[in-house]
Amino acid sequence: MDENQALTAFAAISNQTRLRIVRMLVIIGAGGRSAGAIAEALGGAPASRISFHLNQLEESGLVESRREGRSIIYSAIFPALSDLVAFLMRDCCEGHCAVCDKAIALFAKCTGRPTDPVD
Amino acid sequence: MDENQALTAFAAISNQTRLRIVRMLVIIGAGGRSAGAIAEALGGAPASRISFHLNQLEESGLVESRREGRSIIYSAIFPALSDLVAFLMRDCCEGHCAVCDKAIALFAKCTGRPTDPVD
DNA sequence: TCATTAGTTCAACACAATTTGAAATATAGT
DNA sequence: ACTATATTTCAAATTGTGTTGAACTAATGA
Repeated sequence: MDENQALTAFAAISNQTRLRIVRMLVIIGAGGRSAGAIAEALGGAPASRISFHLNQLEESGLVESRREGRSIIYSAIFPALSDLVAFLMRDCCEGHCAVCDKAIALFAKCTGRPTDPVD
Repeated sequence: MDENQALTAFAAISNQTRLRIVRMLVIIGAGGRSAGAIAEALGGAPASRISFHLNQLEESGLVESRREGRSIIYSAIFPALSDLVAFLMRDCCEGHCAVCDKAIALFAKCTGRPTDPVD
């Protein structure tokens, strides 16, 4: 992931509606969710508004879509999110592993595998 | 870190100038760097422009400043960056550890301690 | 105190992002 | 072919962000 991709991705998730969509899609997983269901889950926002944000997310490379009958199903692109986390950790790891400590603790908790504390 | 803090932080690093400043300050470490030195490192941008971006970063909670003689020294707030990485990893870890794989691999490489692959 | 250096603040402008509702498109069922 | 459903596209209005240079404030040293 280069600087421009990271900038676009950060811009994508710096909007409340879009951040909520991404988090929703990550939790839902590969199956994804239709534009309409996303709009409903977001409190019944106008369709055109959700469509606008879904398009932004798709252009940012964090989300993808497929048509399924009348619906268009959106889902998170996990490798892209993974790259974004890695981008955020990269610099810090070139000298300051302390930036990663909470992330690593979280990972250890999630996998059940203990991880040594950071120096 | 709550949603609003995350949104503000992502907005802060979704601008090229600000992202470069943050990365610079992370690499430099606790000692920090003066506003003027930052402006120079960024190719001699106008002081008022850099001041604007430094102020945005400070308001976002990612950076702090202290006066030292005539200079004002800016430095990264490492716990804030750590929280931001953790925020990005939180959802994914509630179900989809695959999002964290690259980050973990990077961490293993940086610390020299191998980490088991993600399920 | 005066001049110099280091940064910030301000107002004005330009440009980009967001929201809305109405109109258009695509698919499915009758 | 017709109707209903699902979603996108468009234009217009609004709001937010970033840039600039000039004026301002703070600290240092002669």
